[in-house]
Amino acid sequence: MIRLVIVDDHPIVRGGLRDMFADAEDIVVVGEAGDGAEGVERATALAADVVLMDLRMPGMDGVTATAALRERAPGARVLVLTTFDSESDVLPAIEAGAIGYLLKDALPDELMRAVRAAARGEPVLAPSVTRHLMGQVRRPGAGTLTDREKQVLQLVANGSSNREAAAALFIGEASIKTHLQHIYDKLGVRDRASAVAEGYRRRLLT
Amino acid sequence: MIRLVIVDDHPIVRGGLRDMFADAEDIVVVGEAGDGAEGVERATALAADVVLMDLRMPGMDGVTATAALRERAPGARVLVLTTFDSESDVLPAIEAGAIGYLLKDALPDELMRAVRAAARGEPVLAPSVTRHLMGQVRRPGAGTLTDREKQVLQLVANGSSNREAAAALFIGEASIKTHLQHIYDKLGVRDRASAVAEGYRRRLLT
DNA sequence: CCGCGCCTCCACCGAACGGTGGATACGCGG
DNA sequence: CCGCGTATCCACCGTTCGGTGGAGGCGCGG
Repeated sequence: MIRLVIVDDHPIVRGGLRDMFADAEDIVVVGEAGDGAEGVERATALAADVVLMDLRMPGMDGVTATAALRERAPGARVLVLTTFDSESDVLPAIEAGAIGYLLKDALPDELMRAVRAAARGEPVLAPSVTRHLMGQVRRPGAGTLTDREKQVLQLVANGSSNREAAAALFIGEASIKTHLQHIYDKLGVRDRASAVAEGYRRRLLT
Repeated sequence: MIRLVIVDDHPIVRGGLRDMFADAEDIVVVGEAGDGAEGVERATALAADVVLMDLRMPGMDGVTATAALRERAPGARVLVLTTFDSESDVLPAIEAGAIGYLLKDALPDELMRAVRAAARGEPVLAPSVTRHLMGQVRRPGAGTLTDREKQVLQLVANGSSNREAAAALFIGEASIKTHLQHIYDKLGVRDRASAVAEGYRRRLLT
């Protein structure tokens, strides 16, 4: 019997998942949680075999919770189930130790098979996620901005000139320009406007 | 008895909603659909009182479906239930004739009361949606880019300089600059980078 | 019919940006 | 220990951008 814990901030989604697994003979939903911290507690206390984890949640997010679970309950397999499949969601989740990554438009049947596979320790990826991963190995290092670079890009997106961004970060204007040059290189663009666009497409900006 | 039709492309969400309304004495889920076109058919054929409508769906989207339903089945009240509350989602939905707009993190109890209110013909809005509406009346006309302006903004987001954008649209560089000035005015920004950022936040860009 | 919104175009100017080629300093890991 | 990545800073230069104040044409609706 596979002991499953559901972590998602939407009551509707939790209900739908619970309902779905009610029919399964070999799976029992032993707990639910509405945010990451609660999810880590429940999954640990209830000795979960598989944890269905949403990524975007208030409080502790799914990636942080996944990493925490790898520490606290190494036996629990984390299966990410979320709406988005952008690189900036997929890569951190896998780095954090998720054994699988599915999208919420998955069919009930697929989801069921994925949970069983995860329980056996087999990795499960949605096709589009696989594509993202392949794209990643082709361009190693690219697409990952440093924290500082993300700060600069966010300021630029919010309308700061180089001088204003420099003032905001207590550094020189020249440093802002250098950071921007690195950002352009990594994102494959030539100006701040399309850097901001790429930032949104890769979900680096809010 | 309120006859309810659920339109959402995610099987999981449909299941959760169906499950939720199973307990209600005065509400019966008479049908479901996975996209807008199917939703219009079902709601019309089944004489729905209330239609729970997602906005982002493959094929016909929720806004189009809502407008179609106002034509085909004026008796059916459309209650939008979606994840996003940005102006660019809210305003078209209400213009199209939705009687309510709720977010998917609504509690089951709220959702239940909203369906009953919608059935009575009372409008129902999530609080954050109300805020968007108020912000709209304060700045009438603002926030709506013309088609041409959206084209220009998209080109800028894709890395075009003014000259390149002009070439792409077969107009003069001066016209691009004029369009951009209008865009800055409407979006309340001062440069192309933050115009692109605003474009993504308001979901004008892809 | 006349206004209004939209699209197009023009000139001028200062400020900001992008490109290049450096430099120093720090910490981490092979 | 020394390389590598990160973060900081500098100078120079040409190009682009943003701001301002125009102008004309076109279509739609009051």
